[in-house]
Amino acid sequence: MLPPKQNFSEWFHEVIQQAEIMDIRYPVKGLYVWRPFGFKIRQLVYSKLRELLDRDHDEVYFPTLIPETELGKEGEHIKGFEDEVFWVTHGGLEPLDVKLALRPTSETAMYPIFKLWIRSHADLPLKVYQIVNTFRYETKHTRPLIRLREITSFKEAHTAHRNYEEAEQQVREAVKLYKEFYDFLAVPYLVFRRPDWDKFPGADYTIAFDTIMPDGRTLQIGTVHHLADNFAKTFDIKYETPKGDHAYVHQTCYGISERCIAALISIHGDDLGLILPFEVAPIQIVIIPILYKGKEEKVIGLSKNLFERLKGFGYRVLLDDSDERPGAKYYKWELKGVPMRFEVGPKEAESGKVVVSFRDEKKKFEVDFDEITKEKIEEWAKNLKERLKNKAIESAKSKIKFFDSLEELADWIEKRGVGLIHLCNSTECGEEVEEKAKGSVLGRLEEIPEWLEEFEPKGACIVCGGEGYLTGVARTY
RNA sequence: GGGGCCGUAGGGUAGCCUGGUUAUCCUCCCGGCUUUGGGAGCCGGUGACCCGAGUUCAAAUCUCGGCGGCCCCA
Repeated sequence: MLPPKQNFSEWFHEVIQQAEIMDIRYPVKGLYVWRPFGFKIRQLVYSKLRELLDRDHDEVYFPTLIPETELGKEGEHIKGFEDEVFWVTHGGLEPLDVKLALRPTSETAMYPIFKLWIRSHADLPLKVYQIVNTFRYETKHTRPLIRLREITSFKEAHTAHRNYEEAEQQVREAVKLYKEFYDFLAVPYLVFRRPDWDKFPGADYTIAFDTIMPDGRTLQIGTVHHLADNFAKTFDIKYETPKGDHAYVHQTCYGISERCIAALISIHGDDLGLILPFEVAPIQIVIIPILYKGKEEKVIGLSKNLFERLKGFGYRVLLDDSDERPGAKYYKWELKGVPMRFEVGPKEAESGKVVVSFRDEKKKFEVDFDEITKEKIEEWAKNLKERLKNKAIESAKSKIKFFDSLEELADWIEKRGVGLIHLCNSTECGEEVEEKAKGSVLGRLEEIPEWLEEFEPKGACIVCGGEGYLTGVARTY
């Protein structure tokens, strides 16, 4: 039994363990173990991410350890990370001359090598990505998949371009890519331009994807940074132009971590456990035979036929002929989010029908064995995802509201979710909002999603009355 | 950054204050019987005092340190 999803924090903590996604008992704070079932979800989700990036990026691998001398080169960058870097200080018993950092992110590992790779304009654009672990010495409350000391699944892409505009074009491409990814997972998001005080250390600006968790707090599930030529100047990454002179490259980087899986679980799950979209479910279909004494043979026979048929279509299917009673099996596979369940009992064995049930709906219905075709299943899977998407959007909508009073805003973000306000660009006004509303300024809303009602993109700043832009405020993870 | 609480089988717990028998109960797990259309029942079984030091005739229990976890405030 899970706690109700209304107690979201408890629910999340329990569902991750009971659905066998992670083992949280590893004896180091902020590090957790991926269990086989959870790791399969991870593989399926990340193979989609790979598929999207492989369209025009190359996958690479850079080392985990970064010398202190490189990590410290970019002033803003190191200031942003220095209090949360893990250091390797010894080789065996010998202290190292130059300490080695466990990468908190890989800019300073990659860019000295980019300098060697990039010689001419013909080498540009350079677009690479890697999926690696990164380390941050988090001092706040750690949480599986959400706040980690070892991020195990950081997909980071890094690109280099000829000028600011071409890099900016890449930022737009990356945003498009991430939209496609989260649409695939049926996870709704808002896209913000982070305020200057909250951008990536060393970036020109940062675009971030936030989703709204069931308790109303937002979770940052993706970021896209325009680095301009800041790092290029630090690491001396120049190229020869067609005219023969030399210019610094302009760069971008963008990342997604296993927080995407935290979002997937949290947005779709219910009181009974996970609900997974068909494409990323480790088990897509479970067959439950209902065995009565003396009638087992026919039931097992039909179940096996069905199993082979579905296997033949290429699906991940499980025939659960274990010794438990049917009810116990229903609960077990519902907990694990299996999107489709087929039941075969003595009645079906006689009639040649199969009972079908979808994870997100309570009802059951019968279909003829012969009606279960690949096309039918694809259609069911598509409809299931559509329902998940609509439900998630309805929930997101109910958690977003516009305010022109700071008191009402504070009340809303404490109890419900994201408040939208008009806010100017000044740091003072932003700080006042954060203090009075007891939340974080997420930044200017880049665009209003098509599922959300229209809001005025511009208006008087809620604090100073100056020119303000539509801005999100929320409590964050 | 400041403060508080906690650590007993795989999970959840009683016992600790007031040191002393074979460490309680539920669940999970294993074996058997029986049962199977929404978490069945009966019988039997395996499995634990976080680590280290100290006090003591004797430590799950008291003291100190370490490691780990939870909560509140900034």
